[in-house]
Amino acid sequence: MADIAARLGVSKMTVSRALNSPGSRDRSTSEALRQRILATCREMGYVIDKTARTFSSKRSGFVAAVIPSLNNSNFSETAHGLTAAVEGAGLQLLLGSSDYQVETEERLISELLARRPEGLILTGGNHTPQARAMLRSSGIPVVETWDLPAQPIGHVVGFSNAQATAALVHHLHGRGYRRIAFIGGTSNRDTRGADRRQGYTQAIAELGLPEGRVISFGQPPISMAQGAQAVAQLVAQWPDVDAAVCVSDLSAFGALAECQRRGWDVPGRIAIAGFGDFEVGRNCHPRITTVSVDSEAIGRAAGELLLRAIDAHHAGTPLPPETVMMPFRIVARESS
Amino acid sequence: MADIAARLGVSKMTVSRALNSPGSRDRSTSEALRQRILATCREMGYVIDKTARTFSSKRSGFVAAVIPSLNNSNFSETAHGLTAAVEGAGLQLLLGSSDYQVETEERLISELLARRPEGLILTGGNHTPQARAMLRSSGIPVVETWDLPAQPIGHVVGFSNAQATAALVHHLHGRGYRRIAFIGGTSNRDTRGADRRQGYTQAIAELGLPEGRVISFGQPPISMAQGAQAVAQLVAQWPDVDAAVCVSDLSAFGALAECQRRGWDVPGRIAIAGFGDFEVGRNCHPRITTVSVDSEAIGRAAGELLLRAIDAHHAGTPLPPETVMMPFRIVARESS
DNA sequence: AGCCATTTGGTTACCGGTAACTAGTGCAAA
DNA sequence: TTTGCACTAGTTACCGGTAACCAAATGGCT
Repeated sequence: MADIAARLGVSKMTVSRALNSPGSRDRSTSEALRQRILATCREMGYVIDKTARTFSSKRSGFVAAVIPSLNNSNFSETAHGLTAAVEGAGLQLLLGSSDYQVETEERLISELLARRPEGLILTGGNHTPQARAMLRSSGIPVVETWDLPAQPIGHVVGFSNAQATAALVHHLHGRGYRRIAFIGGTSNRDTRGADRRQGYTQAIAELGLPEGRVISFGQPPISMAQGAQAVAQLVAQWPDVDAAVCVSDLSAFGALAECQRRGWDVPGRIAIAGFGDFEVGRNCHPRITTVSVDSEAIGRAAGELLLRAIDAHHAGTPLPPETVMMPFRIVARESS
Repeated sequence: MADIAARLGVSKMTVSRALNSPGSRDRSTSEALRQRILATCREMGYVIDKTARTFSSKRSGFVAAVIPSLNNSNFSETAHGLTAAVEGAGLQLLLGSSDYQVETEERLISELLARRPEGLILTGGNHTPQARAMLRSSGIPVVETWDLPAQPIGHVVGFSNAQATAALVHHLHGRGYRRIAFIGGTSNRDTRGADRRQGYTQAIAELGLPEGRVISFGQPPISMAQGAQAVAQLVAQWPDVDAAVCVSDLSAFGALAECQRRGWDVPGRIAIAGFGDFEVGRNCHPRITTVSVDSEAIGRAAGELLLRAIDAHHAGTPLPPETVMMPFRIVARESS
């Protein structure tokens, strides 16, 4: 920058102003000079060093996000929505994936905080005490997504996974299914999956249907292949089962394909439902009944809320914690 | 950091040394003092400011990567492999997605370079001249992946999409299929998709099979739904078609589901093959014949190559451009 | 004890920008 | 003519670390 300034016989400060206008709180240079400066920058191949800017201005231009997995269309769509929301404000998204493990999340949060992001987006409400402590002491705005945490850290953009699954079970009941099972993973590592199982259990109890029909198979998040294997367990334990609610569309699709391999009619022999409205469930045959959530909208809403919180934070008037409820809807399709 | 130093009655420099060892080029402090310093940091909730470290040490601790889409398991697996490879060296992955557009990629590259990454990973060999210029003048090591660019910028970790698709066509020919069509997108926006089409065309010509059977439908990358719609066009134009090679497993799966909806036997009425070995193709019924590439291994290999290049770069002995060929293999399954 | 090598901790300057303040200039109103 | 305001550009200090150099202490050896 000093080179550019010297070349034009102006000060570094003037170049800095030209590069930052419009949009800086400081004044700008005259338009004519600004154009000359920009031209010289292009000519000399100069790209501003955001590290130095961050360092000096105390604003990193970063927003950090932690999602459980990159390779999951729900979360990658959320990341996409987040990117769209924050890039309008000139912020960049720094993304990390936790592999569904709170310990990995903690490590990730600590690394992300070292970059001094202006705000942080998390998935779910399950975090280590140490992670909570770091977030608190960092003082930056936090948004939790995809869930309604019992003890939110700050803001929330989500919905109740339990409620949504319960609604799905009620829907199946309305369609006449009575011996409804649940297929999910073996542990509570995926807390949203655990919430869904709990929503299932509760709905079954409310409806007075036969209880205990829960297949736990594989480390969450369970894959298509695990959904397929779970079918074998399911019919071995409860041969009279007439519907299976799966923890996600992926496992639901695996289960569906396994039924087809066995020559069973879906939904004739058994109905199948999933969660998340993945592309595969919309396009397979038969199409899968599911709970639809607008993943990208969650990202956009979380991004917009975070931007407001960051603005308020910088203005010295912290935004009181907000909870944005995202709608979900039961999408009845051919598999049930 | 000054606070920590003052609290213990030592200098900032000593704290800096304690935090950086082991692994810094500078010496460390005595182990006892180091433990006291680390304890005090934890106690006071201090997290080092990597921005300042970057600024001072001229090493950002970042590696940047541009992938076409987050929501594609091939690329997200590559990103996962990349993360695994670079985090061992204490580097963080800064990820951007270009939505399959070179203009977006150019913008992204410029933003990423402003963070002064130590190296950069790109997908494919198709970039704007301006992007190439920025990369050249940045001077950092670059690795292109998922392709064998005609004019590589630096290092390459990839394979020939054309060759792989040609091999798939030969495989189908060997299985007795003779009227083989190709289903892909309408433009060359997805250059790997275009290469695959070209590989198909070439193989068809080599084998003396009926030419011109190419369905172009939808903006690349084409989805499951577009693969399904393409089937209608396909049979309308060439009712005698006996096999369809699709640009990816996603469109192949869409096509498969559409055939099932029409009550056609796959592969009896028509065989279907895809590309990429996606989870859906491994688990649907019938399973889809495809070209398998180890996406995560591409990421790991690219990450490791980049690390070597970065080391060499810092040592002042730039690594001569390397090309790592990744293997692909034809996976014959039930759909053909 | 005296010497040197080695280890340990401190000092100073600086990385590349920007905030905050200062200074000069031109023009309109008094 | 003078005053005052609006605008533009410059000056200085500093953000939070680390590199490079320096000084003191330690300890093993003759």
